[in-house]
This record gives sequence, structure tokens and C-alpha cells, in this order.
Amino acid sequence: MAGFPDITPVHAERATQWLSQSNVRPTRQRVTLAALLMGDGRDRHVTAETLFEAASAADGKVSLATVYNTLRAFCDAGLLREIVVDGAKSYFDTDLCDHPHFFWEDSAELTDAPRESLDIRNLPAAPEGTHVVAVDVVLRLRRS
Amino acid sequence: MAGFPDITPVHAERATQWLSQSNVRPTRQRVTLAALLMGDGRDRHVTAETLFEAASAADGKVSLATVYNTLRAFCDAGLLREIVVDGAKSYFDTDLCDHPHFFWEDSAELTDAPRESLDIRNLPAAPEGTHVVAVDVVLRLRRS
DNA sequence: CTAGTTGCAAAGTATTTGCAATTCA
DNA sequence: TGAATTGCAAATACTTTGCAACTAG
Repeated sequence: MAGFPDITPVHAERATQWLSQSNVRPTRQRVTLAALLMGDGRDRHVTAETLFEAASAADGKVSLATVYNTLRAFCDAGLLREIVVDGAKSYFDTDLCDHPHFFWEDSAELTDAPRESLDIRNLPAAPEGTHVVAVDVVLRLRRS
Repeated sequence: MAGFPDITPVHAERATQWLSQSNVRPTRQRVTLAALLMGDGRDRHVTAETLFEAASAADGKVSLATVYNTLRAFCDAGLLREIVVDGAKSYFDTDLCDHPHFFWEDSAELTDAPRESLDIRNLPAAPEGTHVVAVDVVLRLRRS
């Protein structure tokens, strides 16, 4: 459930660059959140709530509203990908490529599914005047 | 947006049987909603709100809370399939088979995508102790 | 008759927003 | 400095729930 890295100076530095490169102003709050998300370079799935808790535990001083706004800003800047699975929460994924996800119905958790194998052919064509922004593939899991 | 059939006696009759067969008690409200959903045998995608409006227009006398409860009941009974796409609303589909959907980001509408073509191979295996309940494939569309 | 269902209004959950105070470039 | 960002609290959007009144079998 936890799985967020500590915020080391190195992580903060990396986070700052990540933001600057996408023209997102690296404020203190955004650097904190960015460092938690990608400080160690690993892929992560977060909700506003989990990230807020991690930030509060780490250095505090980020309001929940800012977490929401920041996640949205990161998404708009192309730093994150929003994955919508359950009616209630939105998940944000640091891995930008299309890849399948497992959604665990009992715990409402979202995890990566092995992507190597998946092979989707003959994807329906986008209707006239539109293009496909993303292909969400979610495997809903239930306890056997 | 509309696309709901009128509620004819034939539709009501068909709806009643549909419910009875799944051990869902065919109350007046449920028959109304069921007739709107599958009276004419066509596939449909609804949200609580669209179905509520259709019911209100048709014969009235169904509260929004009941629409929510009923959609959930139909789902539990295996008469509908819930499709989760966007953070806000839940969609319900009368077509129970796995098939891909288009989600139109600008209008927040959900429609079927042509299913003939789609060919998914090597779906990741379900982790130990779980099974895959459904595979949701959603193509998010944006205006070009 | 009585267990299941309805409707209302109230509560809940996830998220967004208005706006004054603050902060980064 | 000035435009962008923050934080709070209030607002919003969707959905569920408590409970008394009703209804199908």
C-alpha cells in the first residue's frame, strides 16, 4: 500500500527537472509530489488520497485540494496518465504507455498487469473526425 | 441521446419475464425500467440519470434513488453489465458480452465499438486465487 | 401476512472551485 | 513585480442509506 520513496535531495532534484522540462512551475508542493511519484524512477499508481497521505507523512504542508489540482496539472502536462476504473476514484499512473491493468474488486486497488504478452489486433478504427487518445484495458479480478 | 422505446404492453410483458427469470421481483417501477432498457430487444447504454429521465417522460413515478437501486439490482442479478469509464458516472449496458466501447470525451457518451474486428490475444493470466470477471476495453475518443 | 421494495430527504464520497494570501521567476 | 499557485472552506456531482409507508406473492 505504501511504496513511496523517501524524498532525498537527489529525488527532489530529479523531480524539479522533470517538472521544468514540461513547463510546470516547480513549486515546493509540486516538487514534493513529483519526488514521491517518480523520485526513484519506478512506476506507481496513485489516487489523490494515497498521494496526499504520502506527502503528509513525508514533509507535510500540502493540502488535499492542491494534490487534486497538481495531479490534474501533471496529467495535462503529459507527465501522468489518468486511469479510470471504478466509478469512485481516479488513478494516476506514472507509466505513460498503453498497458493493461488489474483492478482488484475487493480492495479497489489498481496494479499493472504483465504487458509483454498482451496482443491486441484490429482495434476498431476511430470514427470520422476523431482520434483515439488512449486504449484502456482493465481486467477486473475477483477472489475465486 | 434519447433512444428509449415506448412502453407497450408487449414490452412490459417481456420485461416482466426477463425479471422473473432472474428472480427479481417485478414491481411496477422495475417493469417500467426494464421495459425501457430491453423492451425492444436492442442494446442500450444508460446512466442512472438518462434512465430516470426516460422513466419520468414515459410514465413518471420512479424516484432517482430507486433507479440507482434498481440498476444495481439488475447488475447483481446479471441482467446488466456495469461499465466504468469516467470518474463521475457509471454506465450500464444491456449487452452482457465482453466488447469494446468508445467513450466520447467531449460529450461523455458511451457507445459500442464494432466488435467483429477486435482480437485480443494472450490476455495476462489472473493472479493466484483470483479470476477475471470482465475485460473492459475502452477507446477514448477526442475530436481531431 | 410479511419479506422485499419504494420514496424521500439526509448523508456520503470524490472532486472542483472561489478567492484572498502567498510565492516563484 | 506580476502572474501563477496555494489553501481553506464551500460548492458540486454522483451515489447510497435510513426508515416509514407500501406492495407483491
